[in-house]
Amino acid sequence: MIDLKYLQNNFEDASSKLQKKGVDTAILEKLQELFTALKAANATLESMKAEQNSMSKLFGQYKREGKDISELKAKVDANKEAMVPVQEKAREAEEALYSVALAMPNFPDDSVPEGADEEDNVELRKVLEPRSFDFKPKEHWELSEINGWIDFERGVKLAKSRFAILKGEASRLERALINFFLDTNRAKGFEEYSVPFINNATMLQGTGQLPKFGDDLFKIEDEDLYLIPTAEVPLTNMYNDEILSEKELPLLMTGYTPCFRKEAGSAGRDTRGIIRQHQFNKVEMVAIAHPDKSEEVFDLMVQNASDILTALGLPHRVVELCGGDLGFSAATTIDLEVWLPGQNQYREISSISNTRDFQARRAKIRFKDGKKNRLVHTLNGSALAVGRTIVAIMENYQNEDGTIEIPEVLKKYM
RNA sequence: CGGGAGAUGUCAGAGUGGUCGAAUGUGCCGGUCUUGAAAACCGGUGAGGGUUAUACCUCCGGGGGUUCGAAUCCCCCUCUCCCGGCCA
Repeated sequence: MIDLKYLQNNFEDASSKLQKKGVDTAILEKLQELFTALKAANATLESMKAEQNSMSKLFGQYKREGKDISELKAKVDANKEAMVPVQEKAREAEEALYSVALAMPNFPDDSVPEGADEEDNVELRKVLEPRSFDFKPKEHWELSEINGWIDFERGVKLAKSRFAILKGEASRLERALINFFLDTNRAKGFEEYSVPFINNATMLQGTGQLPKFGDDLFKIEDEDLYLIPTAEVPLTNMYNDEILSEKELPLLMTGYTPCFRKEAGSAGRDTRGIIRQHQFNKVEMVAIAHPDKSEEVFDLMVQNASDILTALGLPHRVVELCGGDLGFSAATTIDLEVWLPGQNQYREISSISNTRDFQARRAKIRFKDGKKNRLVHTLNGSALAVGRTIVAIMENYQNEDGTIEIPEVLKKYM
C-alpha cells in the first residue's frame, strides 16, 4: 500500500509519480478525501469513547462511596446511544478508504522510464551473442514432438487446457535445473526454503495479489486459501506482521515452488507450447532489506539471475521496465529476456522487482531502527522460471535433426 | 474426522467484572562496580492510531454478544497440545 500520509502532504509529487503507471489524478483526490474523512470520523468517535471511558470509571468510585448512580447511568446510556451512528460512520469510512487504497499501485521510482507498454521498455545491455544457425531453428513444440518431451494432450486430459506433462529427458532436465538454480542461489548467500504451496488471503493481500487480482488466482473451495502464483508470496510473508532486528538484515531467501495462475485475460496469447501455463515451476529469490540498502540487494539479484543464464550459455538481454509496464507492487523492475532462436525473439525469463516499502506496509514487516520501528524493503525475482528455461535450452541447443544438447553445467545434475 | 485441555508481553507465567496494557521471573538495552567479563545492584524495555509534544483511542488468538464497564462472563471460528480414527 502506498503511504497515505505522503500522498496527503505531497499530493503533486505523488500524483505525478502515479501518472507514470497510468493512474488518474481524480482517483487520488478521492483517496485523499477518504483519508481525511476517516481521520475526522475517528477523531469524533475517539473523543466520545474517551468520555464514555471516564464516566464508566466513576461507577467504581461511586459504588465504593455509596453514592447514587442512576443519574450517571442515564448520562452514560445517552452517550452510548449517540455513539452508535458515529461508530458506524467511522467503520464505513475505513472500509471506503481501504477498498480504494488497497487497489492503488505502488509509486514507481523517479528513475523509471516513461512509457505506456512493453514497447517503451529500455534495453540496458545484451549478454552473449545469439548463436548463428546454418539451418532454420525450430520452435520448442516442434522439437518436443521430435524428442517426445512434452505431452500436451494428456496434460489437458488430466486438468484442462494450458496444462502439460514433461516426459523422460525433459522431466529430468527440469529437475536438474531446479537443483542447479537452488545451488547457485545458495552459493550467493540465499538461504533455501521449502514452503507451503497454498497460502491464506491475508498473505496474498500482503504481497499485493489480493484484493485486486483475485481473478488470476486458483482458490480452494470453501476455504480461505489460494494456490500460490509465485514463491514470492510465502517467502515474503514468512515475516508478515513481524518486527525484525536490524542486524538480521538483509534476509536473502530462495525456494523452489510450482506456481499457479489462471492467466485470466491472456486468452489467445502463447497458446502453443509451454511458455504460458496454468502451472509452472520457478525458483524464486526474495529479499527483506534495510530501506537504505535495498538498491545493492537489487543489483545482486539482477546479477545473479543474469549469471545463471550466462552459465547455461543462454543469450539474453537486460531490460528496464517503463512505468506503464511495471507491475502493481513494483517501484522498479528489471526483466531478463532470453533469446529464443525458434521464435526469433527475446522472451521474459526472469523479472526482478524492488517493491520498496509497498509490500512491507501491507504485510506489516518492520525492523527496529534504534527505538523506532521502520518498514523494510522487500524485493523479489525469478532465478529462474524453469519451464521457460527448458524452452530456451531446447531452442538454443538444438541440432539440425531436432536432437537437443544438454548445457555443460547441467551434466553433473543429470 | 471424533473426545479432552489450552491460547496473556522475547519467553515462562500470574491475573475470573472497575484503579490491568497487565504481577513476578526471564531475555534484551543502558548504568554502577570491575583491568575486562561474569555475578550483584539500579534504571529502561509490546504494537497500531493520534498530537509540535502531551492528552486521548485501540489491541490479552480472531469475530460477535452481555454490561455503564470485559484479559476475566456467553456464543461462533481458528490454532496448539493430548487420546482415538484415517493416512504419505
